[in-house]
Amino acid sequence: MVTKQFTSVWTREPRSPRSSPGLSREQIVHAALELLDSEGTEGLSMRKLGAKLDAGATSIYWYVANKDELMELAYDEIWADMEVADPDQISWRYSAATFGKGMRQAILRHPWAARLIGRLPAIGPNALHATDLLRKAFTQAGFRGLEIDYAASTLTAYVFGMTIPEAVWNEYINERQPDMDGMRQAVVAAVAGYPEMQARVEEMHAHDPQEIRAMSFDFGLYTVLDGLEARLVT
Amino acid sequence: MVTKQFTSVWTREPRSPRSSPGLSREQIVHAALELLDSEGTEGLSMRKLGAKLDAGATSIYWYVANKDELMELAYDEIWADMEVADPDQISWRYSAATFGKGMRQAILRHPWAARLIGRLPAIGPNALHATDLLRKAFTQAGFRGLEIDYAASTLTAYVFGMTIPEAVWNEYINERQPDMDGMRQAVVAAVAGYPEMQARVEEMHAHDPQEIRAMSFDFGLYTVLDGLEARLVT
DNA sequence: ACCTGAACACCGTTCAAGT
DNA sequence: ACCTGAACACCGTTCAAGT
Repeated sequence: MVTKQFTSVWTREPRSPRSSPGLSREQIVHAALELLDSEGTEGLSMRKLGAKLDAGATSIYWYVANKDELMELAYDEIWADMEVADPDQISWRYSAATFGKGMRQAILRHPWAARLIGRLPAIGPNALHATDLLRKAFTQAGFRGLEIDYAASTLTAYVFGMTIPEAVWNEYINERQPDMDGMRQAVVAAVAGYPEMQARVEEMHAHDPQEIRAMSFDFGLYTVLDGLEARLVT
Repeated sequence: MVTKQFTSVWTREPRSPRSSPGLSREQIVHAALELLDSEGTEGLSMRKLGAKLDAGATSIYWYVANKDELMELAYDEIWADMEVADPDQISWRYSAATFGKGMRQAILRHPWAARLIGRLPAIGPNALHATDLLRKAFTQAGFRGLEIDYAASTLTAYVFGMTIPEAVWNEYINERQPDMDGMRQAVVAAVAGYPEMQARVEEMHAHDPQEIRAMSFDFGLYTVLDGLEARLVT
């Protein structure tokens, strides 16, 4: 049973405050984000990133221990790109709702991030700042102690679970441009044994998929908020 | 704009009903599952799978178009490994709760599956059978039309969002055996700027992590169910 | 019809060597 | 202190060739 010394990008000091020459961590992360946003998960490799920076692929390893660390750094940036409402100004319900919607939009804007959600604790500075606000909202609502965490987990779990598939789906559509009619037919065919489901699938195909997803998200969001409210009165 | 013919493992006929010689799809999927369960996501490569089957790595491509398809087949098996309660016998609330807990356990039993959740529509036979039962429960509850889907999505999104990180975490612990104390210290240090959070993290470290997660899951599960119930009366 | 091995075009990462 | 290219140990997949 070999236990390995645990290290994290967030605990180790980055490589000197930058004097002048060559690369920097920010520069690298920034370039990585551009590749990810424009070309998706598969668009980022150490070699491509090196090329984009006019540097050898292995130069990056001076600033970052490995690709996973680089991804952690990139991932945290997502949460800087999320509008949050200060719970001091407004009702906890409104600020929690804004939080959920903002989280969804941030993920949809950076679909590659969907594949990273759920790895090691999201303890980057931007992620911490965001979750701190959510916790404030639930404290204001009346939750205490560990229930603050439970409530926050419930909301974020819902948003993640709802948005991850949506983001992955969008990325798939963009990358592969699949034949949509064929896909719909495939789904209808697969569901053939379940007439109830088949009717529902056809009903969904009659609407704009974007709209359906937005409605579905809001339905669940208010469901979760109602449920949380119920926990408060008892 | 090149739209590619869409195909899926589930729509294409598998390679003949098997006469006698060599490999078969079931055999391959079964071996893949064994590798995944015992060695995790990284334990499965086409070469390793070939070796396990005493065959060339590329023989597999006769039965399956590519690795993604193989993963889809393996992934669907997860939902065969999930206890479901027939909603005809019991209250919708109880059967939905059992469904959620069963889903969580199935994922925790096969943590590698966590990384596959949210890809192309889960339209494998086992997944369909399970979701059909959930839809029955919500129909019995009184939901109608698209709201049946919304309700089902809300519950499954919550379970996925809560369980994916838990499963990935478990896999990480098992594979890398990290130094737990060091990790805790790292988290406490990262959270230094947020005294409220720091207090909560320490409170969590004082309990059994498994227990905390189970309690957290149940809290959210009943929250979602309460929320759904609220949607019914209005 | 089924299986094979060689080959292709990639990966992430290590490391000795350079400035 | 920073950067490099060569090299290692892997990938998934294609394909002409075998039986």
